[in-house]
Amino acid sequence: MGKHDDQLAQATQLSQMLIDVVERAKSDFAEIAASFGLPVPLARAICLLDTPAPMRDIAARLVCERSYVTSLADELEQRGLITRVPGEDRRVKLLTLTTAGTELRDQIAAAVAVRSLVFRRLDATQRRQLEPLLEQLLTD
Amino acid sequence: MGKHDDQLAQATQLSQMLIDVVERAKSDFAEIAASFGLPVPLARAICLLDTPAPMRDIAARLVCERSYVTSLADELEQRGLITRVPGEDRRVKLLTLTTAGTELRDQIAAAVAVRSLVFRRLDATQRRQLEPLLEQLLTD
DNA sequence: TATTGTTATACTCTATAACTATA
DNA sequence: TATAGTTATAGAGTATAACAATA
Repeated sequence: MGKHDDQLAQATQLSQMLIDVVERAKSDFAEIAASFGLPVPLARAICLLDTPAPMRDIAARLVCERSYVTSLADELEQRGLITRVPGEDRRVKLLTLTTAGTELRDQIAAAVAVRSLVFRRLDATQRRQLEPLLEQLLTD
Repeated sequence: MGKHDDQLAQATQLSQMLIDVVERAKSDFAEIAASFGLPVPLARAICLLDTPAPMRDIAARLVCERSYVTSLADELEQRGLITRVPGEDRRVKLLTLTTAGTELRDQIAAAVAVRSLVFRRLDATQRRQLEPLLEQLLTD
């Protein structure tokens, strides 16, 4: 096996490790969401609503269709976690956290941060090493 | 904001970057699978079949139920990519790639490796830096 | 005419539970 | 009795297409 193939094999192994890390993170997130009585998609949505946002923007950030955001918003509204606030452009509706929603979102965000692998398994030095590598991986 | 909160915020940001990298990788994999006419779950399964394996083992490696492996195997068999070979223990069936299946798997694996972000965006030095960090994140 | 959100519908992925055939 | 695979069914998550209101 040549040098090129070695590097390919190493890259493949590292990619798999990256996937494993994120799978673990997602499973942690699912546990946290469940502990607050939320399906994962609702928990994901609520985490984006730090500030009120048009449904179209939520769709962009969740990388999903507008129609799906409608159904998420319906569920969140039924649970009393958000309200639909009309925008200045009257086609637009701003999803806005209620008091209960804000409280829940803060609790979820705090739990996610504290339990994150990056926080628990890496020290400050290691996190500083990781950052530029991830930036490199994400450059377009 | 205290030092602890800074570190929490930094960890959260790094976690998000990790997720973004993997989302990108998954989207690349989906594109590759589609270019070979395969739904993602079938492509994932075929990638595990380097060597014939009992369906139970495939379920373990895909982290799914045995019944789902049955349906994946049905699809792969219909497409002529695998056959079910009886094991010595006659309850067991070994999923075994056909010639066409082997060829397809090799092409997919090669495409995934070459297009991986880790391979394309990081040099050998950076990959050596990344590895121990990922190991640290994955230690139990 | 283009865009926002909604509705109705349908699809993909995956699990659960009951079953069979071996062991 | 326990295990491997199968069958039938159901659920979660998400998309597509046609539509109403507004720009």
